[in-house]
Amino acid sequence: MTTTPNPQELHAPDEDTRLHLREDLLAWFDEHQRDLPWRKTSDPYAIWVSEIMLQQTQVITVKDYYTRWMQTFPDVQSLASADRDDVMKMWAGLGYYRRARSLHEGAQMVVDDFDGSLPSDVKGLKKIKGIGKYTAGAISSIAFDQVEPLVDGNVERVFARLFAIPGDPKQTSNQKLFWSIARDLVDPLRPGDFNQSLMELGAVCCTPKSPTCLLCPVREHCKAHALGDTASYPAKVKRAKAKPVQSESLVIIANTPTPQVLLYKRSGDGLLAGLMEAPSTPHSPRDTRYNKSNAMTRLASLFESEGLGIPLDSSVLASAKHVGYVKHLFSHLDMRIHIFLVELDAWPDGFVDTLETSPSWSLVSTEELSHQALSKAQKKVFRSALSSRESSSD
DNA sequence: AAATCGTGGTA
DNA sequence: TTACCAAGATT
Repeated sequence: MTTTPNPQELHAPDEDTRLHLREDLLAWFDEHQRDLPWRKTSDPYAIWVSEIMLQQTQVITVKDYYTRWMQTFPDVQSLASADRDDVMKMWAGLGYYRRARSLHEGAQMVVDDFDGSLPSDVKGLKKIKGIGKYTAGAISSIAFDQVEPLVDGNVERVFARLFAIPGDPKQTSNQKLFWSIARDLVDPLRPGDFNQSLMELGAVCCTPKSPTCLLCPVREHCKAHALGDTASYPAKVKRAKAKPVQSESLVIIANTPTPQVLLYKRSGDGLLAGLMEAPSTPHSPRDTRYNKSNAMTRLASLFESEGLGIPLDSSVLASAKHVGYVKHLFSHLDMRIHIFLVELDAWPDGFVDTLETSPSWSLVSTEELSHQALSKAQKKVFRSALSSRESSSD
């Protein structure tokens, strides 16, 4: 009776290799690490904020958002007591907005249930909204010097190459393997720096395409490099194509002394929840030929009975002009947003009063539009609508 | 446990 | 233009 070799044992680096990898990676990190704002602090809250922002997002994109966030919400208390609208405003444009809602809720949990400071252990950290396995390991090791492993997309790629690990990196067996290797490898004296060195290597050297192996501090340990086949690791996995969908956005501008537009705040916890928009229809499968009269029906239903909860005279909607569309690609949706524009001389009687009773609606001047919590898609919509108005009004 | 959830850069 | 994918979590 033979025992099947445990895949974790197959790839487990021996003690000698582990020591070399640690030493080489840390020396390289000490020499070459990038100068990043969140590396100038040991404040667990600041590390937390940076880790959430960095989820599925590149360093270059995060930098400015992080700096502005820390100026606005310098500590857990200020974030916990902030209005959600202000939180979303600071996050607007970063994407994956549930991260912002979770971070806000997480800050309230820390204040209410954790005495105002983050726990240092992985088990405690994972209880906090928005902190999963990776982020718990990151905060615990980087902010609290706990000897905890971590695996992100970079680490998966680095390990897949170092140990020539075949197959889909996301499949359960490989995930177990990555975490097992990470646990074996993490440096007991400098866990946070070691973990960051793995991710840094993946970000600047062991990149997805054309890695710079000549500059790699651990290439002598790398099986993929020895095989001359870094391109085969990690295995490429096809992802689903974004579905072609369409929706309509209604931009209503009233030329009250200063031009104002009508904004709606999206509710729920789905796509773009908590962000502002020009009132828009839910997305639907994209028509091969765009049917404007169906679109008008969908737009009209936004303002009916339970709809969005404000009255809008049907003659107002009837004056809407279709001024084109914008394209916007989400992870899973290939969206085409048709833009309808209504220009009014003034808001209808009683309209402003009605809006003030509803937290979902607001009027803002076209100049204030840029500091609203708008998604990139909606910024395109407004820019397009406003430009089509300016070019046709003189 | 597969689907959902944004955006920007690169080839 | 299209395809890929980056410091993932949640349900």
